[in-house]
Amino acid sequence: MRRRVLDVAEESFQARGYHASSLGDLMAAAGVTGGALHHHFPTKKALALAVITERVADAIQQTWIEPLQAAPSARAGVRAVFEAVAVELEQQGYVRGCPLNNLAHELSLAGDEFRVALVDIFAGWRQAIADKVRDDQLNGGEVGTDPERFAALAVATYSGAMSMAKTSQDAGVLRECLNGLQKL
Amino acid sequence: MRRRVLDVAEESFQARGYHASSLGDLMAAAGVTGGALHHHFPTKKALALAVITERVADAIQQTWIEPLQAAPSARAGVRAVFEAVAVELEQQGYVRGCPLNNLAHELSLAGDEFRVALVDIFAGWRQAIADKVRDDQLNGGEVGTDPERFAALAVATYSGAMSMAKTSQDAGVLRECLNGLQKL
DNA sequence: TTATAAACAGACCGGTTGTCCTGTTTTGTC
DNA sequence: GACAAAACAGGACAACCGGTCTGTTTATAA
Repeated sequence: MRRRVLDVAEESFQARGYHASSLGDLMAAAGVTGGALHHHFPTKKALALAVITERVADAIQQTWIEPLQAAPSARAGVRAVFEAVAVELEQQGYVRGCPLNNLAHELSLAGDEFRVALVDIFAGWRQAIADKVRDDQLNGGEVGTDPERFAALAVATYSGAMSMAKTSQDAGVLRECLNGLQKL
Repeated sequence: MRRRVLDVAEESFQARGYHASSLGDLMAAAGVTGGALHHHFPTKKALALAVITERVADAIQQTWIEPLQAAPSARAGVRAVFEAVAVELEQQGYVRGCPLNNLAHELSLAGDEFRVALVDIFAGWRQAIADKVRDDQLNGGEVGTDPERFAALAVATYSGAMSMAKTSQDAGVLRECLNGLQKL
């Protein structure tokens, strides 16, 4: 039951945003009564916080961090993620954007609890990339690359490219940015 | 009167977002009655569309396109804008994000009229950068640089960096990304 | 079985939202 | 000065929002 609510909320926040998603819509979509929803999530804010810490963080983990760690190098991992996302977006035919960025824009200034939860995910994301660069350096690669700087640039480029892809409803800009990034 | 409403709406959309800004708040802040607002902007959507086409487009023009065109080169222009924005954010002590990206995230999927208006601004932005690169190439510089690719990368990096800066309320990531970008 | 709490149902409420409507005032034009 | 159009005032309204409340059912453990 709690999982059903979280599923629907994650989907709706992604597609419509937090403020545009009413609890009534979520209840109807999840087939849940008001009492049940209120029992698990006393307020709408609590629900959003749960979506962020339980679902958005997991989405970054699965689409970015795990593929990156499994890649032969940081650079190859970044390329693989960009391409995998681009392929996925092209297959489904529409672009809803990065879950983290969507909520970050809407909720970063809507309460410090939101902001802290979001900034933690960004920090973990960047650290995973930086750690991978350091791994490469231990193996003799990536000399002269600042791990933190590379991580920040990769995350920023991905986030910005997803923004444009969402607005233009075209994943092509992801590939364009990836090609520019790989020239570093 | 119309200008007052637009001023307040631009400010509120930037600080709180579209859905979180009620017309009642805007009316109170602008000192405007419901009738006057309805006369100039029949619906809230019309108001947002006016903010996008009249104010957000102008903000990009003034903070990005004009400084870029006045710069000695595309690369120098991009650096100048990043640094100017970073300095401005540090002086004011808080980060509200890029006006275009804020509205793009919230409204890209909320109607094609919004999306088209936003994508036009992105396109003009990228074209101005690409044109500047082509200028450099006519002067013998930037050999081997794809103008469109460089423009997409610059916009994506800026947008993503501003997202992170907004979430962390720290403009430092802007400088970090700029340094990475300039190594290209 | 029984006691105890968690999980869920469903109606209810005050407040707010965006929009609309009927007048009144101002502005521009001949 | 007459008149039409635009600009503005301000109330009214129906729909909806998030949150609360009181019961009922289900699980857990002694």
